[in-house]
Amino acid sequence: MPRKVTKRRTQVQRTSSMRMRLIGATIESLVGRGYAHTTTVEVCRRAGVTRGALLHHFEDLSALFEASLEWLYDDMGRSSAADAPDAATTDARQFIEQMWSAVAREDFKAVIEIWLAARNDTALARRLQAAISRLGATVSPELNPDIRRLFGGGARAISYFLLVRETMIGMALGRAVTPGGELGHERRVLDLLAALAPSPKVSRSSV
Amino acid sequence: MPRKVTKRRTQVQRTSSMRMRLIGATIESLVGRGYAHTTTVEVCRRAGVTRGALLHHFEDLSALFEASLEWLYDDMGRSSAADAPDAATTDARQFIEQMWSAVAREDFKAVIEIWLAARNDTALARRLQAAISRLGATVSPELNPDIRRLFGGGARAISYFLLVRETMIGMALGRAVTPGGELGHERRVLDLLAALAPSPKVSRSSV
DNA sequence: AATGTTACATACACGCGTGCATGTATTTGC
DNA sequence: GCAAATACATGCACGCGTGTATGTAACATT
Repeated sequence: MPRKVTKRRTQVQRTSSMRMRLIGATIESLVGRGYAHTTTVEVCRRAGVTRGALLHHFEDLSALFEASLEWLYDDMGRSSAADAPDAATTDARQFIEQMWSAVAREDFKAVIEIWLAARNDTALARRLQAAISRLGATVSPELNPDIRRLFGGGARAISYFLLVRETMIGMALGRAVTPGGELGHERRVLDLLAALAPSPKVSRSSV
Repeated sequence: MPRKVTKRRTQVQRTSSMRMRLIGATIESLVGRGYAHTTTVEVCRRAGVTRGALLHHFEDLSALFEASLEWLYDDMGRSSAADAPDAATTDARQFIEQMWSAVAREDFKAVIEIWLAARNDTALARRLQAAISRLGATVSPELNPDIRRLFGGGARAISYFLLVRETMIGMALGRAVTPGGELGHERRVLDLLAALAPSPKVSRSSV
């Protein structure tokens, strides 16, 4: 009889797959039960492993949250990129849709949970500071030149981008606190936002 | 020597002041430490009373959260009303500012914490359902006729209001997760929002 | 193939929060 | 003023989560 395929795995394979299982279970738990209920016991129950495994790969819960946040950040980037078959985004409107697709997924509730938790726990905040500010930098018109390229660098353009960003966050929070998902008004707001874009068809940089 | 002024208080005085102390301590704790750390012990420590007092006035923590949310809701209404010296709000722009003043205060983090907590705890959600939906109704263009009166009942007007609402929530979350308060970009977004209002000077209902 | 190292599992002790079951002052009604 | 009710305070038992210490199996190195 053939040997089990899952056997004879190398150490790095075991480590990376175990870490992914734990990160996945953490995100699931954050989405389903929130930060407070996302304990080592709960995560391990979902992952189907013992606490020993978790404590072996992550020195404590905060390390697991950090890894989960990093993974979420990377995966949001991946799903946004999947939206744009072209190499680079060229249109502000497209950028908005990508941003929305990154934020509308239910995983984003995990991000919000972690944000709040970091705000409420100084030690956790210190640990997550780098990851969080990295995330913040990508949606900052000052720090992300792509935003100025797509939206324009003028005062009005930047204000418009900020409006877009805050609206996204607002709708994301709405999804996070609403069990059903699919709020209905979101598409309307998104469309209005697109319609309000300053100089939508003018492709030359007039600033 | 004169008797202490705080003595000889009637039962209803004691009850109402004690309940307010506990509600205040709860909100403080929610703002400062978040939902997870807002325990009966923590609340009583802040209020300077024992757990016996809390359990006497509220059957459990969820009852305290319900009372706190109700109070926050009422107080947000009060602070909004304080913004408008006139009896009723007559201007959409003014309405926006009032909405912002209600949402920009740091207490609103307590509301967000409770929302998330209710989403994460079915039992708490059941208990808070009435209060939460009451809050939601006041910012729903379908359920609150005042909104249609101020913004207009047309599709575009309603979409605009929804945009305003989601933006408020987004900025409120930003304040909730940012220690310092005062984000700086908020006024820019608010001003842009006001500038984007459809038919700002037309006071007759054209719908 | 033997030995060191890594990947997990198990078990114990501790702190913390909760609910309940009392106890003791105040008020209130008569 | 006296009994009943109310407003609190105190103490105990329990569950749950954490950190650590220790064990065992799987892999790597030579």
